[in-house]
Amino acid sequence: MTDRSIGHRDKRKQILDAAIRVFADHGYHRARVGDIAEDAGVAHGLLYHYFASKDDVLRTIFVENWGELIARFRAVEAADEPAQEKLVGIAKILLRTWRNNPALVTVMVREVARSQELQAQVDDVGEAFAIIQRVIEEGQATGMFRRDVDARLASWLVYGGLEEVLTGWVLGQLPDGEEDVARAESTAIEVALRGLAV
Amino acid sequence: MTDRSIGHRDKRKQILDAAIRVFADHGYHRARVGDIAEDAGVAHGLLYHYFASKDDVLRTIFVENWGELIARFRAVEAADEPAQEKLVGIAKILLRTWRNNPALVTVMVREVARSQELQAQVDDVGEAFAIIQRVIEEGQATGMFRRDVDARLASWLVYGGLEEVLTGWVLGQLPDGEEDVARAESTAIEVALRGLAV
Amino acid sequence: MTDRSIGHRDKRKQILDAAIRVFADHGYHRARVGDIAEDAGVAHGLLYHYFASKDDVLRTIFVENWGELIARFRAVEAADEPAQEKLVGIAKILLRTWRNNPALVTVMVREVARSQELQAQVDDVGEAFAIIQRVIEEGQATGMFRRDVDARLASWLVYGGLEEVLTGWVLGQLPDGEEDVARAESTAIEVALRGLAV
Amino acid sequence: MTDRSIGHRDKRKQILDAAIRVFADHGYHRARVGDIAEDAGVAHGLLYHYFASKDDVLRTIFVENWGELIARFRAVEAADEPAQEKLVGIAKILLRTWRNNPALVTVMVREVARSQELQAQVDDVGEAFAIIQRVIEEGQATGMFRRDVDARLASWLVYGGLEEVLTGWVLGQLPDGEEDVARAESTAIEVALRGLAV
DNA sequence: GATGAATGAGATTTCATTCAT
DNA sequence: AATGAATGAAATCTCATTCAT
Repeated sequence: MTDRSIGHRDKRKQILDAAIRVFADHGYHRARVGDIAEDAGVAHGLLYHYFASKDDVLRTIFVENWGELIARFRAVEAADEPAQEKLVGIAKILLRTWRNNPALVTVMVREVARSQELQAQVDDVGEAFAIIQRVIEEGQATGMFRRDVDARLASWLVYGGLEEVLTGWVLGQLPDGEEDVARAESTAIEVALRGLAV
Repeated sequence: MTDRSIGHRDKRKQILDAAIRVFADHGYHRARVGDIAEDAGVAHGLLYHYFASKDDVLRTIFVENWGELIARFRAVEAADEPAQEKLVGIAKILLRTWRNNPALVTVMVREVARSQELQAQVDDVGEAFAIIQRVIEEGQATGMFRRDVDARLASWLVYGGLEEVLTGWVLGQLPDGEEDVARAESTAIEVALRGLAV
Repeated sequence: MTDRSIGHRDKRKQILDAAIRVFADHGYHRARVGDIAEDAGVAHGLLYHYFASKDDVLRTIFVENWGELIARFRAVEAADEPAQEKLVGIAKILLRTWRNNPALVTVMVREVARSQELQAQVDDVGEAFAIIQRVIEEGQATGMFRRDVDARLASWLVYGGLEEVLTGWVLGQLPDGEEDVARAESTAIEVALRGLAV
Repeated sequence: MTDRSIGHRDKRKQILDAAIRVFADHGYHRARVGDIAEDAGVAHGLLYHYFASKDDVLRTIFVENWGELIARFRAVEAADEPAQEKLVGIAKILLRTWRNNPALVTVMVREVARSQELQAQVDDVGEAFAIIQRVIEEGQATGMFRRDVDARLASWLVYGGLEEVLTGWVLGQLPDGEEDVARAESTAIEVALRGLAV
């Protein structure tokens, strides 16, 4: 029984993981349901047992993983730290996810973050920006960040800078060794903080 | 008369412009060749007179417009101005393209940035980053920008911040009125310059 | 029940048989994939489940049936009979195929004989001539056939004469009733044997 | 004026010759009107100035050249010679045309001789067989050929043997050097004559 | 749960033919 | 006569989804 119920989860997880890899490699539209099934080592019909459609697979990837990211963002936001530190924390979360699961980041960055439909469907997308924005506003309120900068816009600038670094790694255009990632992290954080600093 | 003044080459241009509109509206994959032809007011077969495939249309849009962007970047780089001013110039070129041709920016941001193959095919892509990088290095050499920042990485951060603002406009998530764009411009520039400043 | 007894492999066979009929009726190029599917009573997409392309269907028809023909030729060649009898056997196999499956012969004669590529792809084609050639050489060795005739060339003459009779039937230019076929058989054999006889 | 009218003929001839080459290389259906025009060095639109359609080009090739062949067959038939010699003459005409224009023979053999539609359209096709048949009947009447052979069927056998040799040359499967052709000629003739001889 | 044969809407692409110049 | 841009019918092929087993 337990065996069987674990089996369920297993196959579902296998499909999801395979989808992340395949979407990352070929892009959502070029990826075929058959490719995902093959990568997962299951018959393609099984995909429809766990998911309503190919689209639903992407949506699931997004919801399950973005939700986790947001949860960690929220934890940082709620922490009792100065705004600067919070921004550092958020940048670290974003960049380090890459090391854990590059394919996942690729999919999130390439397919989800730029898709109008998905963004419209899921409220969580804007939440990431909202958290960054609130942290910046907090910094402005406590006098650590300049007030003549629109916090909303700044959140997009900051997020964009970080995402582009991820993209550079995704595309293999920026070095992504252990040290490189660490250096990128501190550089990005410093530039951002100084840019916003009073 | 009108027909004659339109001339031959122009059908090609019509198709390309239509493709930009249609790709921007529906996305590359959902856009049908027939939609492009209809929007351009020609038979769909004509598209294959000028282009090898639907994919070739996207590639052409990319190459021709990115080439133009790079040319303008180069002009800024070559100008006799301090590095700071050059960075401002580049940011202005990038952001103002939105008001000039939102559909084009939408396609470039949404479709092209997503396609590894496309980027790999064209050397010009890297050139944009290279120019920004050189400008930053120039600023570091003249003592205007901090030297403890990796110029290559910084170029990605700067470009990413700017592109994300464009993305915000594309997705309708950031206000893009005349004033908003002007404000975004100065905010982005200030944040970037302060971030890099000594 | 009936469905079950038909089984899986049979759809492939149905498609192949339908293709033979449709190719025979309209010719390969005028035949549409949809026609084949309709004749086979399946959706056209299923054709691509079993075959890579329309062309692959023709190739398969060719390979599978030519292979069978060759097998029967080989059996005759291996038999313990005088060369004359073997040549008679081969002629009978070739000509009687018409009554067994006129559509197949039509396709083989009309489409396959026309396609250089197809013939080049399959070694078996040359094998038919090679067998006839060996039988003639055997006859020459045993003194039954004249030796001043090039066996290779003679094999082409013999095969050509027989194929042309088939073509006459295919084109409806030669009578192909039961008796006609029998008469053609003996005439062809006699002419060929006398032509080669010492 | 003469220049111009020669020009007319020239272009028409160029197109026809190009068509023969292209049809021979790729087969009628795979050959594109554009290929013919390119090979002829003219714009493809011009083809429609001289011919009603692609099909008409093939028909013209057939009519103009088959007519010539038939004329020569008739001359041989009308000559004051024994039937044997006439058959020899016909075989020579058929086989030697190859040396003069292999591409033409390829088209005639591959596209025309096996096409029901063309054969139906042009009465001349059957005429070749009819002449051979009459010559054989003549030989039977004069006692040179065996009478227990159906003359009609025999004409197909003879024609088929010769055509297959041509096919062998077309496909590059039989040697077609000067000497080879001469030898093939005598072999074919001998085999055929002996086959029919009393 | 699992499989993969079967479906069929839908999209791209080809290319013979037309026709304004 | 000559050109080649323009047309659009028609055909192949793809692939997400269904469903009997």
